[in-house]
Order: sequence, then structure tokens, then C-alpha cells
Amino acid sequence: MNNEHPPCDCRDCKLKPLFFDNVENNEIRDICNSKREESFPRGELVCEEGDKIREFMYLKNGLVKIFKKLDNKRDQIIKIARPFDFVSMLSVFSDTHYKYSVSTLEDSTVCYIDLNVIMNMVTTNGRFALDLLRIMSKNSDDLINTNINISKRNLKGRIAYVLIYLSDCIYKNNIFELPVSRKEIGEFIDMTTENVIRTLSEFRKDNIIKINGKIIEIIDLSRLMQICEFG
Amino acid sequence: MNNEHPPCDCRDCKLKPLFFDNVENNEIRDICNSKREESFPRGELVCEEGDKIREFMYLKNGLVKIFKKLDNKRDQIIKIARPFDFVSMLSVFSDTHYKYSVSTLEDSTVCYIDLNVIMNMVTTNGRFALDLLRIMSKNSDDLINTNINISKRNLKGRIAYVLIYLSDCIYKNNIFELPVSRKEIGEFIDMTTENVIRTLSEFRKDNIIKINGKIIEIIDLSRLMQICEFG
DNA sequence: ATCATATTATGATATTTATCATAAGTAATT
DNA sequence: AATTACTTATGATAAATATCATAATATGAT
Repeated sequence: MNNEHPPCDCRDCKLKPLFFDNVENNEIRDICNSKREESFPRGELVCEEGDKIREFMYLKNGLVKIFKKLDNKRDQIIKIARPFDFVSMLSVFSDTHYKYSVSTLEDSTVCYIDLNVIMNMVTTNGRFALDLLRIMSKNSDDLINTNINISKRNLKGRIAYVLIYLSDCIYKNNIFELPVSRKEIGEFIDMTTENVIRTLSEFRKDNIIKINGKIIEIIDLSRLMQICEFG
Repeated sequence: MNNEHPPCDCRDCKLKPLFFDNVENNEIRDICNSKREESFPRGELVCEEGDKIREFMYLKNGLVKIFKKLDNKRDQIIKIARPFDFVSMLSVFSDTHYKYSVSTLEDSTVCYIDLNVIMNMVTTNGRFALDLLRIMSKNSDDLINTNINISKRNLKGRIAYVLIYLSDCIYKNNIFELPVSRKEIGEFIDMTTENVIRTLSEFRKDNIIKINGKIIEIIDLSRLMQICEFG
């Protein structure tokens, strides 16, 4: 047995169903042998737009934001993603360099797989190729939907939308700690920082949420859903 | 020779480089035998959100809009696409029903290919699979970029952006006929119809463009580019 | 040809949202 | 402990954008 690699547990990886459901054991071995894991504390840059794409990467645990620089003062956050939601496929198959930056919003672990291994598997394992196509297709749809959901809403509706998104999709709890600053919320849903703060304050005054720094508690969900729906 | 099918010319299709560069002659024959072409006059619905996806389709010539219903009064236009820009891959690999509607903005021809033939080719021809992944990846990137380009601009900047887009990318001419109504422009770049009309009128008054119904002539491109850049 | 309907157009006004100013609280650094 | 920079907070004001009203023109249907 080869001891140069860490004990291989890819076969038990909880992300396996994401793309490796249709991957044979010998292929899994290839992946294990070439994979590399890296842990990042909260607030760290995982990759930067312009960087050369060297590996296929996916989020094993944690939370990240995917964003693009607009100017010195402001980024555009494209997506806030958890494991299963994020794989670096956006540019991998169409470009040699990243078009977006990724940084961690919580302590996170990223798994890197040799690009050639992935490419090779696409060409040799048809079901894996179809899985990748399915995931990319899903990603695209999600992007489109998120964009529509944001741009069709007014400011109150947008804040309601993110709060429900964080509560429902990310933390599955009506009380949670914001993983981002007010400024970043604005960069995600196209608002100024002041208006993010103001709108949150209004919700607090109207007893829809409680605010304690970054801790948010949703205390009137039905009202919040109503605002999300009708602005 | 089998005369049940029309003379097969897929090998000469100008769209071949889009995905069939890496497809062998016998596979091209399969495609030819199962393909079907349909012509639509301007303003026709090609598919509607909710429809069952029966075939893989791509635009052979013409111009289409891809959109989603927001409510009775208003759609969201996601993309205005020409051949090479449009293939119905958005939902094909992740869903059984269309998530978006497509309708023609100009007389158009759509080519339909049996989904099973495509799926089968993905699993048997690795380079074709990689080509599809590359195209989907490119599509995603384009979507993200367009969205950012629209949302970061003010109304004048948005109108300047579409005019330049139509002139540069679609018609390659500084004089062209708008393929869409003012309302549709608004549905694409998130403005009210009135403001689209008003802004176009302003540009006319400032001698940046000439307007004659749907005919637009850009007479001061550098000024328009400046507005596009700085709003 | 006529009627109904949608599109283009413009002005007045209301609403929404951004900007500017100021300040207090937090976090990081020296 | 002091300094600096960043975040949160709030109010006042300006600017951007939407809404409402009205009309002329164009388009499609009968």
C-alpha cells in the first residue's frame, strides 16, 4: 500500500452524490490520489479573478461568496454558496483563468481535484459527463432565478428576500448570525449600505426581526414573507 | 438510399463548429436522420415555460428572446439571442420541462434534434461532452456579465448599453431596426416603458441618435459610449 | 373602412432610492 | 492606551425613477 497519500475517504465523501454517483471505484481511486484539501478561516480569499485555473475545486464545508470587482469601492456578489451549491465550474470549461473571486464567509474546506482527471473522466465516463451537465444547467437556472428575484423587488422586498433566504436555505433556523456585513448584503442585492441598514432598522422597529449586531432573529415570519411577496 | 428524409446537409451546417466539430461522420448521419427544422415568422412563440422538453433545439437563423413571466402585465427578458448564442440547454439537462419561454424577434429557423441522440452522444463521444460543457459554461458567464452590466448602470447608461449591444453585437451596423418594442427593452434592462421612451427621446434631442419609429441610427457613437461608461 | 387595442410620446407629480453629513460603536494596529 | 480604519446607525436632502394622465399614432381584427 502506498503511504504517500493520506487515507483515502473519497468513497465516503458526503459530496459524492453530487457528481460521483456514477463514478466507478477505480476512478474514485484516481480522484483520491490526485485530490488536495485546504482549510480556510473565515474571511480568506480562495481564488481571485484573473488567477490561472489550475484545479477543479468544490466546497467541502463552510460558506463562500462568489464575486466580481466593480471598482475600488464596491464588488458585485454573484452568489452566496454552501457545499452542494458551489463548484468552480463557472469558468473551468470555457476559460483558463477565473472570471470571479471566491472568499470564505465562514471557516471552510475546499477540495481540489486535478483538472486533467476531471476532463479525462468526462471523456471516458458518459454518465459523469451527464451529471456535470445537469449540475451546470441547475447552476445556470439558479443564477437566473436569483437575479430575477432580486431585481423585481423593491428595497424592503429585497431585504426580506435575503433574510428568508439565509434563514430557510442556509441556516435552517429563524435565528442566525449574518455571515456578511451590511455592505456585502448591499453588494448582493444591489442596494446602498445605508439603505440596507435603514431597512433592517425599520424591520426591527416594526417588530418583524430582532437585531443584535450580526445576530438576526425573525420574529414575524408571515409579515416578512408578505413583504417579500408584495414589497 | 433512404428517401424518407430530406437531403442531409448537417455536415455543411454553418453551426457545425458550435458543437459538432468533434463529431464523427457516422454520428452526423444519426443527427441528420433524427433532426427536424421548423421556420417561425417574427413574433411567434417557439416554446413556453412549462412545456415538456421533447427535443434539443438550437437557432439556425433569426433572432429570439428568452423570457419568463413575471405577472399578467410584464415579462422578464433574460436574453436576446442569435444563432451561436442560443441553444436550449438551460433546462435540458436538469429538468423535464422548460423554465423559460422563447419567441422569435425576427423570422427564424429552429433545428430540433432528438434528445436521446444528444444524450447518447454525450456518453459515447467525450470531446462532444466537453464541447457542450464549454458552451454551457460560456452561456453562464455571459448571463452573469449581462446582468452585472445592466444592474450597475443608471437608466441612460442602460439604454446606451442596449443600443451599442444591438449595433455592435447583433446588427453590426450603426443603423438598424429595433427588433423589440420599447416595452420589451424595459423588460430586458429593468426600466419602465415610459422611461425607455423618454431616454430615447433625450438621446434624439441631444443628437446622439436618430429615431424613425423602430429605425435607430447612432450618429454620435463616442458620446453614446461615454454615457454607457459613466451613465 | 371601422373599431378596438397596443405602441409611442410627453408632462406633471409622487415615490423610491441614493447621496451627504455626522456620530457612535467595533475591530485591528501600533 | 492611543490611533486608525471600518462598520453600524440616523437624519436631511438631492437625485433618480416610477406612476399617473392624456394624446397621437400605429397595428391588427372584423
